[in-house]
Amino acid sequence: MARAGLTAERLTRAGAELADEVGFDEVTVSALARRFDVKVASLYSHLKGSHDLKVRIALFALGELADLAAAALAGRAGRDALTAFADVYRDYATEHPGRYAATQFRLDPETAMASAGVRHAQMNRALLRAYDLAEPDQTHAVRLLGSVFHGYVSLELNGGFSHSAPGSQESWERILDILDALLRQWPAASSHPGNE
Amino acid sequence: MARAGLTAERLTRAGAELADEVGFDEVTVSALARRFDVKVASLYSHLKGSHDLKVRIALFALGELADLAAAALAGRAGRDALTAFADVYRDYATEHPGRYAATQFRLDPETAMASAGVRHAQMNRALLRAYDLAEPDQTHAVRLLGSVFHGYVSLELNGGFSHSAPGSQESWERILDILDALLRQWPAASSHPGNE
DNA sequence: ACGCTTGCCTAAATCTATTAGGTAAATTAT
DNA sequence: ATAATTTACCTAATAGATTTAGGCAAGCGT
Repeated sequence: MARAGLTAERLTRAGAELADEVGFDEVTVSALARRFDVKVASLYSHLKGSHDLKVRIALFALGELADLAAAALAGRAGRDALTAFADVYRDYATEHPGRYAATQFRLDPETAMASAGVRHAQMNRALLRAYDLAEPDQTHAVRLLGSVFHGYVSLELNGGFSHSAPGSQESWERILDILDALLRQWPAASSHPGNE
Repeated sequence: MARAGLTAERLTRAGAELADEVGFDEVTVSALARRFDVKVASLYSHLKGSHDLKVRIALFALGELADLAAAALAGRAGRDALTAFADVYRDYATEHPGRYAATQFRLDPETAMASAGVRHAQMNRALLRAYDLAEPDQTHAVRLLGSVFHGYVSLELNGGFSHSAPGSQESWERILDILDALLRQWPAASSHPGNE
């Protein structure tokens, strides 16, 4: 009986593809076994179980996305870097919805720290270097950018902007435009958060 | 044999509580039946099944959140309305993580149109009335606000901002500050999206 | 060719989802 | 009040997913 040549890596990769096809929540050890024409129990030699599989897919997607972002960032700065970076996220989510969903899978703190999540954070900082923001505003800006990118992509993926004009692409470009302007002219902190 | 007094409404409400305790993904018809000390099959008189249950929880949470937002918006305008509205989302997500996750459950278009999702959209528009933005910028602004609110809350919920200074509350306040300023001084569209 | 590791197997237990059909409780009609 | 009807909850059964235990043979090193 010929062997299928399973490894944790191949299973993870196939799991990511499966996620893009049927959705991350629908990724199942059984479906993966079916895809390799192998009995379910065989996967347990390579994976600890269903949760382990999802964690692996999440880490894989996080790493892949970080690689793409790093490549997009190389040799760019300022507004150019901002849009390239943002587009990586949006394009990735569009082309690989299941993997993008996987990047949001909740990891326990140690796993998260060992993941490519830290690379993402570093790139966010690098992005902002051109805009010359001091702490703590730099951190605020990192969080704002992360929120906009993730929030927009996530809402778009759930169909939020699909049934109304103007088109989503137009809003996306305009929003990046505005973020760039905002970062260039970052407002000073108002000591009176109330009205003035 | 005494009856448990099940109704779709009570099941939905209990499902929402269950979601807050164990996570929306872990909400299961079986767990719900256990909670009512009733056999699983009994729930099928009130619910069409697992998917139906999740849709109901999603609609319930969407409605509840819209009610809270409407109450927060009443009698406020401008920056005051902005922060009140934003805080409703963030507080809801913090206090009811399972329900908040439910609000992101993908609904088919007809269901979505019949849901409180449209109320959310209307309130977003109402929020912006004080800032006097013309179309299509008003739509862009609605989408930006939605992205920031959802993105921030979502990242915060997944532990994104928990292990670094400054605290999340500080960033949140600062970001709302900045959004208010941005809406007051909404930049004109640049006809040359490139560099200048 | 030899044994050893291990990849994939069968078998079995447990859980969730769902359907079909039954019984008793609640409701309505007489 | 009692009969008729509706319906809330039940038992039973099927099917798929998860996971563990233990077996056999393929492919490795010697």
